[in-house]
Formats: sequence, structure tokens, C-alpha cells
Amino acid sequence: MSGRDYQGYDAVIKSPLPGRDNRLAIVTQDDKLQKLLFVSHSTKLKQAKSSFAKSVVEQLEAYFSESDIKFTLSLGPDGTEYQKRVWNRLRKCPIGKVWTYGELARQIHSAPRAVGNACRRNPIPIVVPCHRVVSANGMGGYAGQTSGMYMSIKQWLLQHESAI
DNA sequence: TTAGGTAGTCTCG
DNA sequence: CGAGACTACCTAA
Repeated sequence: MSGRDYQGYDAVIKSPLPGRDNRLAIVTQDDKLQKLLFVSHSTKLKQAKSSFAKSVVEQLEAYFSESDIKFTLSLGPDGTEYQKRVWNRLRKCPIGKVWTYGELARQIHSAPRAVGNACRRNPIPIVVPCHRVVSANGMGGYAGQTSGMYMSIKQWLLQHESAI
């Protein structure tokens, strides 16, 4: 078990996402959301440990039930300057809208491949909506994969948001 | 369909 | 550091 084990999580909740990794583990630091991880359905659930973690839980649950809520959480992801530039820009992508890697790249004067690299390392999926970035011809990837369970999650999220 | 271009990051040495 | 490899890509031919 490398990195944090589940005891390091500030909360673990159930989600309606498809697949085995349908629980969400929340990691905060100094009242900022630092990571959101897809963890296995066998991971122990955990009550929010702080009032900030509780508001993360509430907003996620609202998102799953209504799909068009806007997250108002301060974020503190670890990453390079460039990665944070990509993630910050991505937060401006409205619900129900989809950008291509190329479109996002033009907005920040970069290149599509580099954008894909940064999205791949997004530590806060859903809240930083990397599922809204697709390729010009296909779906792109999600959570580092281009097929499999995480792509199903990406599709689920897009479908959820288009069904407003 | 593929070749070549792109920007950022990672891995060796 | 430096070269080379590796991407959740894109465009032109």
C-alpha cells in the first residue's frame, strides 16, 4: 500500500458511478480540496472529518442528484505551474459543454498534447471537470486510461450533465 | 491513413 | 544538466 491508505482520507462516500471504483475518497489540507480519488467499492465509508470536508461531501452529493450545481470549493492541488494553468482554465468550462484538447490548448497558448498530459494528472476529477475535454475525433481518455472502467465513468459524467 | 509538428514531463546517464 | 522517449493530440496531404 503506497502513498496514503484510507485512514488518510478526510471522507469516503458512495457514488452512483459505474464500475468497481465507485466510491470517492476526499483528501483536504488547510480547508482546501487537494485530491479526489476513485476507490474500490470495498473501501470503508468514512464520515467527513471537518466542516470543510463535509461541504465537499454535500456538494458532490448535490452534483450527483441534480447535475447542474456549480462547485464553490477552494482547491489546493499539487502540480507544476503549467498543470495548474490547465486545471484553472478547465474550471471555466460550463456544465453541459465540451472542449477539445486543441480548443483548451489555444485558450492558454499551448499545444493539445501538453494539455492531455496535464489533464491526465488532474488530482481532482469531477470538480476540475477533465471529463469535459475530448479529442477532435473521439473521446480522449480519463484517469490515465483510454479504455475500460474509467472511460465508462467519463461517459457516465458527460451523459449525466447532458441530461439536465 | 500516416507523417510530421507540437509542448510538457519523465527517465536515464 | 542533456538527450531521447513518451503522451488522454491535431492538421495537412
